Amino acid sequence: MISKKAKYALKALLYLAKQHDRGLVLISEVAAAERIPRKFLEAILVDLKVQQVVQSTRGKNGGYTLVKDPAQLSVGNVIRMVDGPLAPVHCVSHLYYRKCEECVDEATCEIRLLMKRVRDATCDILDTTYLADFSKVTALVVEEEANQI
Amino acid sequence: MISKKAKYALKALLYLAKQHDRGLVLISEVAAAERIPRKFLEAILVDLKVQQVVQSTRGKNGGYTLVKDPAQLSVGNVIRMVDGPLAPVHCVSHLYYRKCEECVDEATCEIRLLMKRVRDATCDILDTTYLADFSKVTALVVEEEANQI
DNA sequence: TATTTGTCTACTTCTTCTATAGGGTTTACC
DNA sequence: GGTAAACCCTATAGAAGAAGTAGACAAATA
Repeated sequence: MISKKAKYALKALLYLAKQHDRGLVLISEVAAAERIPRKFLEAILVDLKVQQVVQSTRGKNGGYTLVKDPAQLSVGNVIRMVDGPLAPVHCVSHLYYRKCEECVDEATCEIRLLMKRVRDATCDILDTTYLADFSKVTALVVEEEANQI
Repeated sequence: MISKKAKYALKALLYLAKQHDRGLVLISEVAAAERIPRKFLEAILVDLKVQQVVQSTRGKNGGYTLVKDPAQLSVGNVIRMVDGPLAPVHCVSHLYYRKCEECVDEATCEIRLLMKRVRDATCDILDTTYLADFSKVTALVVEEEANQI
């Protein structure tokens, strides 16, 4: 199960991606549109800012904007930023690898081999799906690129 | 991430499956062999007994034994019994379906469609892998069946 | 300078995870 | 029938994480 925080992060980023051509977007607008508790969203966006996924401007007419290219930011990475590993057990995670304390022999642990397959299947999907792959986002990004010519 | 409880349950059941021809197995033996905290394992086995996966006999020479056929008990089901849904979000779970409170329109929610793919991929693996598919277990079960002729 | 906006710190509340403690009950066997 | 070996049951507890809330602060702009 992914956390609500990760789901909120995804929804917020998708919203920002859709509105990217509009420039800065208010936290409260995102919160209202995606029905995310406002203060909670604030905290999430601060995290994403630290991860250099979004940028913000303070003061009047301030707001948030996406800085990463939606065609390069995968859902898998967003979830990892918020929740940590996608793998079902630490011992098959690439980025968050940790040995199981109770495991007698990792090399022959068949649960591990099975979980590795689950991890790979999950990552195959989430690491190859980018924000831009969501239909409305794609449309807007294409349009935006056309405008930049 | 699956919980330690689910991992312990899996390891314990696999151990019982391996020892199935030996009859009753002590909690303390399983705990020692798989390095599971003994009291914690007791609680897990009680759960699995309620789920009618294992049987127990009290008193001297008592112990636990697997009652489900290892060839019919899938890893997916074991994890569900202990942890609940395999799906990354409730709204794509079959057995534990629940609507997301904040979701504006489930039918068009693209995060949901993506998560459904993750769920399906995960279940494809875990629901088609049975305890008997783990090598040492298979060997013993085959042997046991031969003895029953 | 007033208003709008994000920033920061701290706190809360609830739940789940991961156990541990300790006595109770049942059974086999001498 | 006594005793030791097992599982059974209830309660407790510390740590961590999830999901938010409150409120003062800082910056930008009009």
